[in-house]
Amino acid sequence: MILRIEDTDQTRYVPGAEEYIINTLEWAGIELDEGPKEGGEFVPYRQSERKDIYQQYAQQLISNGHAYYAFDSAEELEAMRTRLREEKAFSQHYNAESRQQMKNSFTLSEEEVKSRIESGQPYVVRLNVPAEGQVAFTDIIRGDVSVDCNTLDDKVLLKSDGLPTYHLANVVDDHLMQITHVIRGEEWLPSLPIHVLLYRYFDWQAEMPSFAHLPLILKPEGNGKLSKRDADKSGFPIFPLSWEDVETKEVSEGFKEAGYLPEALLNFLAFLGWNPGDDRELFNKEELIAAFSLDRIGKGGAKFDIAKAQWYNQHYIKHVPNQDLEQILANALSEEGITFDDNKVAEVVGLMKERITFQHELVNQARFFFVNPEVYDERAVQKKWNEQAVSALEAVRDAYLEMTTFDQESIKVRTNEICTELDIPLGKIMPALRIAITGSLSGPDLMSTLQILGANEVSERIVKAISTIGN
RNA sequence: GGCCGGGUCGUCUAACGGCCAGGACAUCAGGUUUUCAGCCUGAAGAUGAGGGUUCGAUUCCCUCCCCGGCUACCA
Repeated sequence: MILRIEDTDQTRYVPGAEEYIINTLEWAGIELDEGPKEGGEFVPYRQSERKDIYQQYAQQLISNGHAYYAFDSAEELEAMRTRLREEKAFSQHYNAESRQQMKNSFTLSEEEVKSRIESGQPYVVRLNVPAEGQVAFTDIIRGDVSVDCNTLDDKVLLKSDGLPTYHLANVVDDHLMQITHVIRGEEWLPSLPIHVLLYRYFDWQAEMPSFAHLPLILKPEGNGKLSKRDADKSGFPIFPLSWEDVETKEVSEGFKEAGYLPEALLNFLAFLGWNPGDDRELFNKEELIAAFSLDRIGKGGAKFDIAKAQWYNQHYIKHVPNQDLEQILANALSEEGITFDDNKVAEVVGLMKERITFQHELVNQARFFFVNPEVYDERAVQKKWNEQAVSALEAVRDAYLEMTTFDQESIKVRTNEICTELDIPLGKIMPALRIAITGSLSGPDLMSTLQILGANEVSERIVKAISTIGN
C-alpha cells in the first residue's frame, strides 16, 4: 500500500487531515508500505514537496509546444466565459479558439511573455489541447470511450503559485512511481482525456496505467452523490473516524465511534458496486483481497443503505473475541463507578453477545446485571404487575432461597412447580419476575439471568420491586 | 446548455441471447409453547417506455424518458 498525499491546493489545506487519513487506514487494518512517514523508493510522498519535479515536466511540455503560458486574471476568465455563454458558443472553454482572444503565448510575442515572467507577473501553464481530433481510451469498467478534442478545455497544469493541478501532478507521479492501475471515482472520467493527452505528450503511452472509474456512492434517499449533509440528516456516520471541522468546530461522529467494526465497514463498502459473482456476502479483508477483481464492478451508482451496514456489524460482532467485549463492558462499568466481578462480566458477555448490533449496546442492555433497577417501566408494570403476580413472586422468592443449586435448569423446574402449586400459568409470573429483576419486559433468557444474579440477589430484587411498586 | 457515464424487487445485486428473472438487507407472517433480540421457515416484491433484430431479449440495435458526473489557477 502506497500513500501519496495530494495536497496541491494550499487554499484548502486542513491541519490534521494527513494524520487523520493515516489513522483511518490503521483502524481499517490497511498497512502502509510507502508514504510520507514510511518513506520509500519514490520520496517525497507529499505533492507539495515535489514542486520542482512538476515544474521541470511542465517546462518540458512547454518546450515541446504541448503547453503554454497564460496571464489572464480571474476577472478576464470570467468575462470570457460569460461572453461565450451569451453568444451561445459551441464550447465555453479556454480552447484553441477562445485562447486567441486571451493573454497567452499564442497572442503575446515571445519577448512579451518573457518579460512578463521576468517582471514577476503571475502566470499559469496551460495544456495545449489540439483544435481537432479525438482522444480514445479504454476504461476497465466503462469500456471504450472517445471524446472530441474540441469539447476539451486547455486545463491549467501549473497554477500561479507554482504548484501543479491534479492533472499534471497525478500523471507525473503515477508515471514516476510506477503506478499500474488508476482506480478512482467516476467524477474523474471527464478528465481522463486530458490525462491521456498528457501521457501522449510525455511519450509515456507505453507505460500508461490502466484506468478504472468506479460508480459513485449515492445518498440513501433521492438523487445525487452521498454527502456529509445527507449523513447528518439521516443520522448515520460518513467519516470513518470522528472528525472535527476546523472552522465550525462541529464534530462529526465516525463509524468507529458509532460502534462499527472495521471488518463490517470494509465488507459493506466492498459490496457497494462489486460482487464476487456468487451468493457469498461475508468476506474478511483477506478474502476480499483474494476474491476482488475489477471486472466484476458494476457501472451504476449505489445508494448507501445503512441498514445493510448494521447487518454486517451484527454479524461481525459475533466474531469479536469474548475477552475484548468483556474488557469493553468492564471499562464502561468502571467509568460509571459500578463495581463488578470479572466472572460475572464474562457470563454476561456470553449471554448478551448474540443479541447486540453494536458494542456500546452491551453496557446499556447489561447494566441491570450490575445495578438493581431504580425505575420500573411504567407501561410494563401497568400491563403485567398485579396482586396475583406479586403473591406468586413472593412464593418463588422463598422457594429460590431454599434451593441448594441455583442453576438455569433447576430454577426452571422449581418455578414450574410453584406455578402448578399455585395453579397459575407460567406466563403470568414470568413477566412480573422480569420486571422485578430487570425493570423492563425485554431482555435475555430469564432463567439464565437469574442464574447469573444468584438466589440472594434475585430475592433482594423481588423484595425491592414489591416495596417500590406495591401490589 | 454542452460533453461523458448510467437505468433489474424499497435497497445492494446475479443471470455464455434460452430453466418459474436468483441471492442478500429491509418489510410482513409463522415457529422457537417467558418477553425482546437472535435464529429457523415462509410470503410479498423488479428488468424505465416504445420500436426493432431473433424461434427466443434483462442481455444486441434505434428513439424517447429519467438519473448522475463534469463543464475552476478544487481534488
